[in-house]
Amino acid sequence: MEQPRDMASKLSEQGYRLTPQRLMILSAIDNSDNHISADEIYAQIVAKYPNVNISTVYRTLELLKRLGLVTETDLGEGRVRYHPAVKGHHHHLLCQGCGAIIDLDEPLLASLKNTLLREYNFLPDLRHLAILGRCLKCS
Amino acid sequence: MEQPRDMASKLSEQGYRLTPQRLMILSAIDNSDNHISADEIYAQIVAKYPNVNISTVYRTLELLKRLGLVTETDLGEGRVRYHPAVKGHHHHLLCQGCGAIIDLDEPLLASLKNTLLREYNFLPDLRHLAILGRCLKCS
DNA sequence: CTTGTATTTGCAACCAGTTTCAATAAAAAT
DNA sequence: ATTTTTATTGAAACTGGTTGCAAATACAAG
Repeated sequence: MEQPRDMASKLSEQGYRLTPQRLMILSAIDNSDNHISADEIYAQIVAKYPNVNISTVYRTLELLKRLGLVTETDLGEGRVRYHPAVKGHHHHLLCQGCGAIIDLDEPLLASLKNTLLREYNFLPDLRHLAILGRCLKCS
Repeated sequence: MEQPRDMASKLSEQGYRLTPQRLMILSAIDNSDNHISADEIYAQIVAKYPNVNISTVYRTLELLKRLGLVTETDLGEGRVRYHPAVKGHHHHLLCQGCGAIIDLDEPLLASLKNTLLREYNFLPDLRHLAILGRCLKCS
């Protein structure tokens, strides 16, 4: 379960530099149990190294996303949250009425995925999806 | 097919005021064939009435969304586009590799919708969804 | 046709995230 | 060890969108 090293080695395998900033960002992501936001990562780092810039955090997250090392979820709170890809994929149903978040099993979307692949030659990225709508009480 | 009047009357039925700003926004949305962005609506209006403010456009779009009169799609271009709800629902597959946009049939998501309703008591809002991923060439 | 009032607007400040560009630092070449 | 190349960073400006608040106005009641 040595995630930060794992992500770090994947970065360097692909020719990206292992800068102190990147390593700090990786361990912040990995040490957070739940989903972490860019702000939270930044706040954690800036406490020790005040000259690190928020745009570096965003750029690194962008890179990690592109390499498939983290996934992103928009839970409708006006900011996006990040999660290490290796810790598993999952989905959320987000009620627009009461704000409830219902976790969703991964395989539920498998059939949609297959259909899109078969009928549209399209490989959807359904890791960590948030579907908006309304729960029974609110609809 | 008298859309703006239709949306306008729904607004006033619900007790919302029919201000000139709102009427201009409604007709801008309705006159655009394709999906229109907040900027585009604003640019159209400000050309005739320079003192109208962009935040009014955003506030009105928010309201129309809440009342289900327009739907919103994020095609990954860094801004969101709007579409009158009565003009029909449709979905897009958006390739992250080449940027291709594949239109998707409405009923395809019906089975997902039913499953979520049956197994999770959740009524998803799947009008005008954009699914990110990769087309065959790019994957 | 005025008056009262709650809704709506414009403005300015703000927020999350992105971009440009010159300065810096890691790794490669000498 | 020094230089060169190239990736990365910090700073500042910018983008799309939101929010708080005082001023304005649509509409209902008199």
